[in-house]
Amino acid sequence: MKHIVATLVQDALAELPELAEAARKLAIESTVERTRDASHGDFASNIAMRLAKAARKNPREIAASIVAALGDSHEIDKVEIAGPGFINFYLSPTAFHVELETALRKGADYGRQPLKEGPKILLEFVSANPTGPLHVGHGRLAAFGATVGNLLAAAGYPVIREYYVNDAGRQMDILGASVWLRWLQINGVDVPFPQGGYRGDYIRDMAGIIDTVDLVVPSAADVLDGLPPDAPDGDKETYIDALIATAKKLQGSDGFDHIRQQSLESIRVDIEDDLKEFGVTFDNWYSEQSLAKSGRIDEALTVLEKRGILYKKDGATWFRATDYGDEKDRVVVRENGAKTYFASDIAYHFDKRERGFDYLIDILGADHHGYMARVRAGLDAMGYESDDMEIELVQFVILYRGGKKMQMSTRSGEFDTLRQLRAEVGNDAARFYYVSRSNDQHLDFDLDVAKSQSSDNPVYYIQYAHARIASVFRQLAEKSLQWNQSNGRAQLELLVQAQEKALMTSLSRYPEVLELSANNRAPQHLVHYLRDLANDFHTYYNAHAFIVDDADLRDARLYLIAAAQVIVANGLTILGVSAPEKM
RNA sequence: GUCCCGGUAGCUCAGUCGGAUAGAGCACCAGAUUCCUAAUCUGGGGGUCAGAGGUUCAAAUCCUCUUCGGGACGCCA
Repeated sequence: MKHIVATLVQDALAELPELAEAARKLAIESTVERTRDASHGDFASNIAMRLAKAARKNPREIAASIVAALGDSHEIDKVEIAGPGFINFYLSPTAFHVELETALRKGADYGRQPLKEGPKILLEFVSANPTGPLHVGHGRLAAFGATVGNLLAAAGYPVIREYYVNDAGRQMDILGASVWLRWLQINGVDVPFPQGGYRGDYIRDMAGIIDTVDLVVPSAADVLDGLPPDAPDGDKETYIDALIATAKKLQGSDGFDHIRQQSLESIRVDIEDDLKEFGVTFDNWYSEQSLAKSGRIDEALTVLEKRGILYKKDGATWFRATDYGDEKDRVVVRENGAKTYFASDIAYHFDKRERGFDYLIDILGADHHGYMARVRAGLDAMGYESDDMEIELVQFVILYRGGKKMQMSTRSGEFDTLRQLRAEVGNDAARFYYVSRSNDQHLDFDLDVAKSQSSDNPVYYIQYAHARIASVFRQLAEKSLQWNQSNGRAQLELLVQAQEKALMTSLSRYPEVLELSANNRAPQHLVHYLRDLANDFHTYYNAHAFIVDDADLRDARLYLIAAAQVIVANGLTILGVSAPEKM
């Protein structure tokens, strides 16, 4: 709807050469905005003030000449100059009626842009290590990433959602060793569990069900033979590395791999199921192991080597990250020959571009902010513009119950996993609250509010607007009445009540909100918009009956709320929240 | 120490390329409610936008400094 006004201003400017010159660098669309106050009309442009300096004229004078040059439009009722030089536009009812009609005609597609050719976007999110179930912090990454994905898709971008599985490296060996030890314990081998191991119950559960038929259970003495002391007497890292070596020796490298691979795959599948239940799905699950196997890591290192970006020091191979703005150089190959996570990471991002994606978005936990500089450095060094990569950091989540902050450490075990959270508040509320704040803000997640089924709870308030409209149509049927949609369209002029105007105005904002949310990766705009919209609808509902005797008025009112229902449903769908017919 | 994020009403938060009188929900106060769902409604009070300086016709918004809070700074992943 904004473009109606922008186009008008643009055309007027074309008639005014002396202003057009000054306005050349100005995006007209950016001067037009919704008014905060209905007494200022529907849209206002601040273009006169923006041009004042370049045109060397006072703003009100400029505004006057623009207004004089405005063409006639049946979509504009009135134009006024106000304040220091704002041009206020009052749109005609017709303009709003057309918008309602479009919403009903397009239905689920309303607000969506047609698919663009590009840029092709790779959206990577969650990517939690497969060492255990997702916790509540990952839930926010999942909800935020999925919603940003939906927003980008709605904005017409070809977008692929990807989960990078860190299934290589030492963490996986520790996982394998943890499961192995639990398996030993189940088989009656009396060995202590390492301090540095994964202690969750899921490890024991896996140990009980994984396939180990070919493996011979060693004796406790063999396992403990030659192990250094564990913490607190010794170092837990040294201890667990020795334990991994022992496991490989006793079970054979293949035997240990067998346990490790089953364990991580079992966890990965569990994560995938968890996310699927949460309505979060991926196009690709990209394995770090496959990155090594395909030779991408070596390939990337070779490219860097050739470009002279690597050097040796203290037996390790270093990447000159400082040349690319990082604070210090980083190791890519350790003294012991093992490639670091950073090496995989360079290769992974290189691979994303090699697969043909033009624009990369990584959604990471805030604790990863230290990686931003070096991942960019890696891309730059590989010959790709790091400008084509965007990193969105998501801040932490703090759960509250009964007004008190909850402890969420794994050790306390009080409340930890995404599954527990979903079970307690439901998927809809979880998806909603996770994206209700900007990603760069800490999120206080109040379990009591999220669970409450009242209008205090924005999720229910919005969903209820949708259900309430469905209910009105059910009652219409019960009264053996029918909605004549085309008559409703023809009678929209009858909608003159303040609440009707307000609702129409809110509805017409939807495409603009969607665009804003997508461009800024900011689902919270959509969240707040939907709450406002639901409020406008409920206010209307409380002020006026829809199922009235006057058939023309009734059809028109039903037309309006049917459009509202479409938009509430579309918005909720983008957030991954259900739009129920009944509550 | 360096870097990242933040500080807006009693509480939780909007306010996104600077724009007109800084908004919402909760809480609080006063009313209403035989009515399509009480899974309420109407109205009201409440602000040094952390502080100071700067840029601008215009600053919660941009810049600098100060202060407070959270986080990150490994040959871990």
